[in-house]
Amino acid sequence: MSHELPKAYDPAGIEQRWAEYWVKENLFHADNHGKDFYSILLPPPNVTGRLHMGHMLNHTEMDILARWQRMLGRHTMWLPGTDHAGIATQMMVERQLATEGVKRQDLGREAFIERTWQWREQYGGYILEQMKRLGDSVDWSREFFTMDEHLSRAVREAFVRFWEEGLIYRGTYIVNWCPRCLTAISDLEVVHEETAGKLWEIRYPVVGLENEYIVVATTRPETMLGDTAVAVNPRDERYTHLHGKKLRLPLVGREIPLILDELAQPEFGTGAVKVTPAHDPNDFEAGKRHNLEELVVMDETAHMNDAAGVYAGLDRYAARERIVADLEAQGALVSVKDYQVPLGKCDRCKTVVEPRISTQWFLAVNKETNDGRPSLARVAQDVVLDGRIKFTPENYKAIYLQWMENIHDWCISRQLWWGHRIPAWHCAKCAGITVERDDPKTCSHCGSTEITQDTDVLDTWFSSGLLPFSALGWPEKTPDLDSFYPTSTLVTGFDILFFWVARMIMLGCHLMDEQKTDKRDIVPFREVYIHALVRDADRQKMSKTKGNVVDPIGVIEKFGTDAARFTLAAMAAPGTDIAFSESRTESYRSFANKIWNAARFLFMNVDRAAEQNVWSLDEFAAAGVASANGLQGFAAATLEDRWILSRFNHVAGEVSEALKEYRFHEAAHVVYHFFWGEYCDWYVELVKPRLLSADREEARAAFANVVRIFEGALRLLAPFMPFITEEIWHAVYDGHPPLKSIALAAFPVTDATQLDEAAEREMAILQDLIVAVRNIRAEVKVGQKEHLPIKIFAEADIRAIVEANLASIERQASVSGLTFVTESLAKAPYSRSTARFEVALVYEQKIDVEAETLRATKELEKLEAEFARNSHQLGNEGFLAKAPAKVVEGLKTRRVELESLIEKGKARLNELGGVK
RNA sequence: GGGCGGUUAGCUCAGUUGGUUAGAGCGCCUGCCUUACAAGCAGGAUGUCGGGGGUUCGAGUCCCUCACUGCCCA
Repeated sequence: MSHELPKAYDPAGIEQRWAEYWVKENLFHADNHGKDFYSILLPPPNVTGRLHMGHMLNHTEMDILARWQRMLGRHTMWLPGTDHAGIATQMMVERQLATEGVKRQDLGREAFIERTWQWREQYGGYILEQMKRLGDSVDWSREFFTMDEHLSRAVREAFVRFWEEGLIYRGTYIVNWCPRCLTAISDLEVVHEETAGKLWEIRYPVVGLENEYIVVATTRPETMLGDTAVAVNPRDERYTHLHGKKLRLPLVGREIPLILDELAQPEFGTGAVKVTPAHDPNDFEAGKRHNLEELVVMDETAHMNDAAGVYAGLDRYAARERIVADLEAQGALVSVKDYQVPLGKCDRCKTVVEPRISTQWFLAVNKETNDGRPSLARVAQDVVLDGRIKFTPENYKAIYLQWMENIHDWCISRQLWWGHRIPAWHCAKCAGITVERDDPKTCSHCGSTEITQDTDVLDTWFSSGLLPFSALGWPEKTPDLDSFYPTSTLVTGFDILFFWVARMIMLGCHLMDEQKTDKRDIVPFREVYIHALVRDADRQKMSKTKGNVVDPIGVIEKFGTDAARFTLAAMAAPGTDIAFSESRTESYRSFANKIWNAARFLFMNVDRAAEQNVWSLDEFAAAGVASANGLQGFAAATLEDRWILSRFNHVAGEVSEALKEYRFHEAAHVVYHFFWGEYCDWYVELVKPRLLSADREEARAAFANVVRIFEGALRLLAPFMPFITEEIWHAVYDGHPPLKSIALAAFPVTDATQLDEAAEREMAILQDLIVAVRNIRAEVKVGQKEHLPIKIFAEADIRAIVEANLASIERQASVSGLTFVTESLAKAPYSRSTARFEVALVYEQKIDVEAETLRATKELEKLEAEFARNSHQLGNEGFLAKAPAKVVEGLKTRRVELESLIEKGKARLNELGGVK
């Protein structure tokens, strides 16, 4: 970076360059030797993915943590990769094929998979390129894809182990079936929505009793073809006389039993429900209890099958219409009511899910292993209960535990082609199942060679649940696994808490158990930070249908990556959704511009100083790498020096404290305020005259300080705004920095010896005084160029501070001369009174009595209100007896101040009245 | 139906274990192109902390209740 800087910061000009530099230099490659590791697993985006605001937030937070930890000197490894995303990717390729008029079945499995790999090669890296734009400090040398060979081996190993332990089983159950994707999906992949529907009441005649019937209510009349019973509650006395009877199914004529089951709730409707075991999960359970036939009346595409008789071939909704019409025609329909129907839809394609009986693979989560190890869910609860895994915000702990408490077996098979194929072979001879680590040639039960591999693939989350260790080399015992497992922190959204977080915990604790002798280390991560949802500026959830989706790349192009990142960080209070607004981003672009211009100012002065042989950056660079400890080499000569050094050390501590607890917004705010509100607004303004000083030594000292603190501030800012700080940092070292990147420099930590409470106190008085004078001047509308004298009334200690900083006061407050007076200025025109000083402007114009009276009255009212509260508390025996001494003392001190301020205020008002 | 959260300035939100004068950004008002920055500088105004009740010497913060609102699970 040349010292000839454009007036306004232009992120586009520098971000691309540094993003490439970081990758090219392999800057974030982590060494797996040594100790003190910090690792984060990136929640792998889908290969089909495009960066959205949620990613940007998620990545910004991880990058801040990673950069901060790296700068703190830990071996930091942020592991990137992508997920093969079974259904989503298969859908993309099928869509592509459709444009060519081809179905995947036409291609056949092999060719389709080949085609999907091609698709992935071509488009699958898109989101990774977008990540580079965000400046993500990931270790690209370790990038993974969930279908990589070594990760596929891990999936197979995990499957085989669970099989051997008796935790994986195959069975026929009712599952959530997507008739469009033609696959089973897990409970979690079903989204429930209340939809306007109907409730039909249908009359089922009782066999053998004329004019006796039972009315059942249903939202899905088409399933009645598969009814194999009607249930009433055993306690329901309305039906006691019918116990043991049979009913005749309308339209079909089949006789079905009346069963007694808790499934039927007497309070709901007629208290009688139809039971369709093959098409409803609750009915399925009831069917098992009563040994009912499971009559399937639909095929896999949700069309009625041959068992549906005359309705065969109809789509489920067409069948519904016909059946309702037929029922009505036969007089079996009692009523139709509008009704809110809870509908389950496929998370991927939004097709209404059809519960379907099919044979699937399951992972038992509540079962002990064959050799007696506790269940997956048990351990997954224990590690959270005993604190081996910590959640932030804490309330997710309860949510997680409650879910884990009620968890069901996990359906892990999917009827897809793209994914990890289940390593199980079926024998045509003996029907036995062979599950092995290497592809078997013969049946392990009967030795037959007539075996074929199961056609299902595994749920994508099964493989991503293994990532914290599989991506580090498991099942091998690798150095990476040794050093980086458990990972330190998982940063993710609550939407995949159960999908992914919970499953990583179950799988990780179980499979890593044997590798870790210290059982605290079996967990996949020690901490989980659940971040918020990014909404639009009106707090609406972003969605394509609403058209309110903000494109992060668009934001980056408009405001720069640093500004976009800083916005998200500054708004990322744990547990609170982010209402993303451009106006906020704009203000953080201004912040970047502020940093940029502070640099311009410094370089402008430094270049001048170098020309005049006063001071040059070489002298700064010669000191080498800055240490983490405070600001070594900073020589505090003046009040502002002592103050800014102290502030810097305070702020350094505050930033790390905030980040430790994932309080990104607080950390961001602290550095923002330090840089702009303290360093730029006060320190730089106060130090300016010294930079121009004719006293060479004074100038040299000032330069050394102002550059040193600037460099320190850049290091504080670097995790939040990596691009602009990198650019300027290199320039501070005149293009020859002691390290390849600011990202490798030390993050500042507090040096307690550099804290200076007295300086902070004194500086506050100086600031109060300057602001008071500016305030008076603003009210009388004197321009900044017009310098005026002031008078001050104060105690000796305050006078000493004023005297020591006379030049600063004159410059900052446009003061042309200062005299101390021995009498109160409380009544003086153009005056301000504080607890520590009274100051008055020497100004000859006539005062605006009305405006001044208004202002003084308001001020007095405020003081009196506070005084009333103060007196009330101090007059309270209970308060004096029980409140901490510090609080009581504080109030007493304040009381004295208030008394004096109120007296001054009254005097002032009297005086004003007199003038009038 | 079960569970969890929210309600603080015009807007979007902070406010850690209860403690002295409740903060920020944007917006608003006034004055300034003061050679780092008008994406800026200086100054200013703005709150019955959703309603009600309780605990406490003391409540934005803890408890109860009501209202409105959001989310998750079934």
